[in-house]
Amino acid sequence: MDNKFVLIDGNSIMNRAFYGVPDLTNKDGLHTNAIYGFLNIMFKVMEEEEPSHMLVAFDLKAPTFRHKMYEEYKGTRKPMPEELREQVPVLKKVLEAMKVKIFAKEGLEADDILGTMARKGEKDGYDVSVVSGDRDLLQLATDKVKVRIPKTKAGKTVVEDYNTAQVIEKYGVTPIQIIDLKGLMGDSSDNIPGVPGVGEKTAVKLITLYGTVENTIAHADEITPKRAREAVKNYSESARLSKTLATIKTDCKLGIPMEECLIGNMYNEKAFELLQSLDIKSILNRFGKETGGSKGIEKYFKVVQNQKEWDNFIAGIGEKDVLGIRTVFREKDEVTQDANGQMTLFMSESKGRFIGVAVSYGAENTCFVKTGKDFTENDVTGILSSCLKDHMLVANDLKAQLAFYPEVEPANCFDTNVAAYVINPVQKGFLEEDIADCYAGISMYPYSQVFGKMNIETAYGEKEEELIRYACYCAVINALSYENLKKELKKIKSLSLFEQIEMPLLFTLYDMEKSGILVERNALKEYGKQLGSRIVELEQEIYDRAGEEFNINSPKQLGGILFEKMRMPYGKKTKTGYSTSAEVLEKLRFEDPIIEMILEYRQLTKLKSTYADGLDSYIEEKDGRIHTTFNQTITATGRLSSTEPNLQNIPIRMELGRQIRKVFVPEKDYVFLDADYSQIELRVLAHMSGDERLIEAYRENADIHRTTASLVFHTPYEEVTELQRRNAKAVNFGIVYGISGFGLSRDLNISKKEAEQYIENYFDTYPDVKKYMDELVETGKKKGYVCSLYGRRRPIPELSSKNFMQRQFGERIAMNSPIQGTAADIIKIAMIRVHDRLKSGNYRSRLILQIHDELLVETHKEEIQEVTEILHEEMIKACELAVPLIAEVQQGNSWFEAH
DNA sequence: TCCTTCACG
DNA sequence: ACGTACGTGAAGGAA
Repeated sequence: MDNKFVLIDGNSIMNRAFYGVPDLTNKDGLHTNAIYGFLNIMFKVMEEEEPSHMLVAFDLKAPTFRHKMYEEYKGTRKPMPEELREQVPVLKKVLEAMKVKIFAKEGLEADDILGTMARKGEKDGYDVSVVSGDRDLLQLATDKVKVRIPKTKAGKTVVEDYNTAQVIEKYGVTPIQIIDLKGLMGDSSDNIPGVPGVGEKTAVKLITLYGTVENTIAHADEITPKRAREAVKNYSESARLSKTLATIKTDCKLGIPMEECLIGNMYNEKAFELLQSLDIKSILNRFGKETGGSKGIEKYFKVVQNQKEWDNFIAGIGEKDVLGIRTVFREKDEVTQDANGQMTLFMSESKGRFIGVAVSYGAENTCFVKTGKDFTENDVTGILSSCLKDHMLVANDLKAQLAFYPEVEPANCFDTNVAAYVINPVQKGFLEEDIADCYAGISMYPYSQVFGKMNIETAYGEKEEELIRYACYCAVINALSYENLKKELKKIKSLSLFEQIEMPLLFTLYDMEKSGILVERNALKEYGKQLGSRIVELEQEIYDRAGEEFNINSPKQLGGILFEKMRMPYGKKTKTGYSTSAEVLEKLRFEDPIIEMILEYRQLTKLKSTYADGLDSYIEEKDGRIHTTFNQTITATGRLSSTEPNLQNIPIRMELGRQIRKVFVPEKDYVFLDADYSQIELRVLAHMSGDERLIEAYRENADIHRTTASLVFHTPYEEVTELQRRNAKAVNFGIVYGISGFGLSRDLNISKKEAEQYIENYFDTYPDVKKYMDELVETGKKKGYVCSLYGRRRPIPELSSKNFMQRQFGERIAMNSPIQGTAADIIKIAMIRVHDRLKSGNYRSRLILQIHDELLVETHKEEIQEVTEILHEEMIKACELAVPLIAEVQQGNSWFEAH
């Protein structure tokens, strides 16, 4: 590629980086996350494009980063956050040092610079790439000009590329017509008025029909429907003006010869020093120099295979050092066949699964301890145990490795996976390779890049050396990130949440997973068989009714049958076709008996595939039990999640589904005790908002939905009807979710107006709840995050989005997260205490499941009384709120009976 | 791999 | 004018 020109929208990419990268600072307290994120994106693009020329455009004054909507809302000018502002000149300096051309000019927007240079480059025969987070730039796309929009998807950066074809595919109009589109529909974030009453749908239709704004106006008389016709006629001037406003200039006089954009020697001394002062080590690695944490560390990795080598290795450990580790073990129990054809299983937790462990106490002191005939698994884990008294064990996803280190306890270990999650629960993935850059200042290749989808065992077999190197990197990263993570936890006041709740919980969860839950396999099989035979019957009836055989599970085929062949009125459409969701089908109930059959078919196939067959495949041969995995670092709010299988969504609402709970049973001589919190989230709301009326209602142990109904509908408590109570219940739920009139109206099947009236009444009734919600949104906007009672943070970048919908989403999150998060904190505390009391009291009973507000304990018959007491007490005393916490304990010989 | 649907709190 | 309740995971089909 000789002539490749990359143009970067400096402000936009920096803004994106600022909100996408966790807070970083150098040792002088200067924030560096936007710089770091910008450079990462720039390098990524450079690697992909290998450009010969590059230019970064900035807005010159840029006092705001398009917080225009926000300004209107606040009625004031909101400057860009100081943490971001201070990074702009620094980034410019860095780019200058790297000899990257940067350009800004009084009176010009970055857009116009990019537009002009893109056209110039194109004319001069370059392949041009324009990198921006702003979709306005899409109008520049041609076959030669590619617009690249980096998106943060689940914590990783993905770049969407647009040439002419991709724009047409996504927006239905050519890139040039994007301007016409905006002329009609406007753009609130850029203060472009457009034509009132014309939204995206209408605009696309009109532009597809007439090509341009001008031609649309010329043919205004032909436009249908009438509403749109009148709008275009009345606002034709606004449309013309809006088009002008939306047009990016491509003919500015900039006086930049292409030679000035040539990429020079980026990796020079000056840039190196500058970056060093910013403490961005992983970027420094690109300079190919020793920086204490660069590629050079590989030469320190060694393999240790006997006691003497280990003694040598560990001799240099300092008093304050921590021990970063990464255990390598086989994922699954291995089944082998001996000479007689007898199948044997490696039964235990650990025996036979352990391969080795990488250990590090600093980049220069890292080894892989390998088991062999001179060094057994017990030897290896023994040497680590002996270090535990003096040194913290730092691992990533310790729960998965805990089986090998029985002497580890919350006080002498640190999980970097959990720590990084507590710091920013919105990100996805906290493995060593995900936190290496941010917290250890090291770059490493992700597992998938070296081993693809290989499992550990295959990787060890086929690429032993690479796997050992990978493990060593992980160990180093764990060792090095410990201080940084801890510092950050302290800084954001989440250290006690981490130390007092999350770390101890890890051990509780480990034991719960290890216990598992017993399943009556035969009963499950029988349940599946019965579903199966009914499904076959239904299938036939549906085919008969439809007049042909088709795949009922395919929404596409089903939609074809119902809405085309059978001509039923379709309600909603999805992106890909007709919606066939239960919600839509419900409304068609009376159109044809086939609907009823399909709904039943759906229900049964779901039960059979996900639950009957699905669960069966997770029953372990060795104990007849299912061992789920509780994920501690998945949800944005602090809740747990359960996978492989998910035991937190076992059916209960429908009777047929509920039956499946009969197959979950306690073992012989045990019963189930199941305890659940009563309305924990509403109680948390009462406490956090401090609303007197709500608190009073709970203190009096009133029926809260009835109370709400009475107040909202101005009806005496005793006279509240069933319907009123039901509606009030929906409002109560809605409040917790961050209410919207539309959502409530849909849930209750009432008009939006009525729903809004309910909400207004609710807030009149509980004024402090309203105040609390407003405060949450406000502090969320100001700080960029909200917190639970125990200091669990949730960043909400959506709150500063210029997209209205996104921002509203952010507001709902701001209202919901502290409540859901606090409830999660509370039950986690209860779990730890219940678990610890059962363990220290040497009970045979054990905690086995958590379902958000419910705990299930497999309880020995002789311990029922005591365990009931423990469960109840620890749950209601887990947290002292302004209102009582209530938990109900039930007993049964299956999960069906106990809940 | 993404989307739709549906199970739970 | 827009398209919305909050938080998850699994299965099956479409691409």
